[in-house]
Amino acid sequence: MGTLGELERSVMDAIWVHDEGLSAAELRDVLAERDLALTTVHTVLTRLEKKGFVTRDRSIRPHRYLAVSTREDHVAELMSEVLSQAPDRQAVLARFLGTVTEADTKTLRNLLGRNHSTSS
Amino acid sequence: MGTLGELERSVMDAIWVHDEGLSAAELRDVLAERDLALTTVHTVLTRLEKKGFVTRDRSIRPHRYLAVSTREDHVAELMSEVLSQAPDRQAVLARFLGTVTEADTKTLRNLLGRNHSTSS
DNA sequence: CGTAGAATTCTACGTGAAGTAGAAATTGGC
DNA sequence: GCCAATTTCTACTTCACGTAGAATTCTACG
Repeated sequence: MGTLGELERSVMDAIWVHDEGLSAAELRDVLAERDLALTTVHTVLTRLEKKGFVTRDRSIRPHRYLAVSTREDHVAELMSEVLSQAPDRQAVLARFLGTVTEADTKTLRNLLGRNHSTSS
Repeated sequence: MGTLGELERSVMDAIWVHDEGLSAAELRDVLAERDLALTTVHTVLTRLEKKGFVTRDRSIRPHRYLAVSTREDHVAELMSEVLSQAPDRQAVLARFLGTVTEADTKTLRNLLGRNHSTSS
């Protein structure tokens, strides 16, 4: 479903670091290296909106574009999706821990240590 | 880099459950629902080989195609790749644990509990 | 109000990946 | 050497995405 192209990802990255949201023109400036036409930015934003990655505030004139979810939530969701691609989740998780850094396992240990209850 | 299309994924799934490897013709039979031409299967296999997902044994006549890595390794690697897409890994891992099942967290706790040492 | 300039939407083209497969070439056993 | 099986080459189609011009819609200002 929600797969991002190269430019789309760049745009999302820019939006993700600007919690207040930005206009298409501001986006174009942030992505100045690409030297994009403003309409190009608009097209990409429209597609990202359709894909559910951004919303726009249409009440103000230069529409402001905002991320629907944080990058962290997005990436975490992607990880879950990927995990579900294999039937043997345990095996995948074992391999996953093997590919990850020490810092990551430490983080996980901390997070897992601190809550044994069923959330939500 | 290594992205798979719908048919490509189906082929990989078939190959992954047949550790001994299979021939193009066998693949076509396994994917009978799709009613593919044999050449189509060949094309896909060639592309998967180029992408590094399968190897073929060219020493025997109907070449046999084998997965380069297990599905679990593949998926685990994908998860790591995805995780790296966000700068704040800790935040992602926290969210990730939130989206995952109880069984998964239990699995992780087990895996993490049993080895605190730095593995190669 | 009418209108110019800004902003948004519409339409479209180029490219590359992936699904699909026929035609051509190769190969191995008889 | 020849034929049938197998593999490789080539190609068409579709679709997503990058890209952007043209057309339309706003809105502030005179």
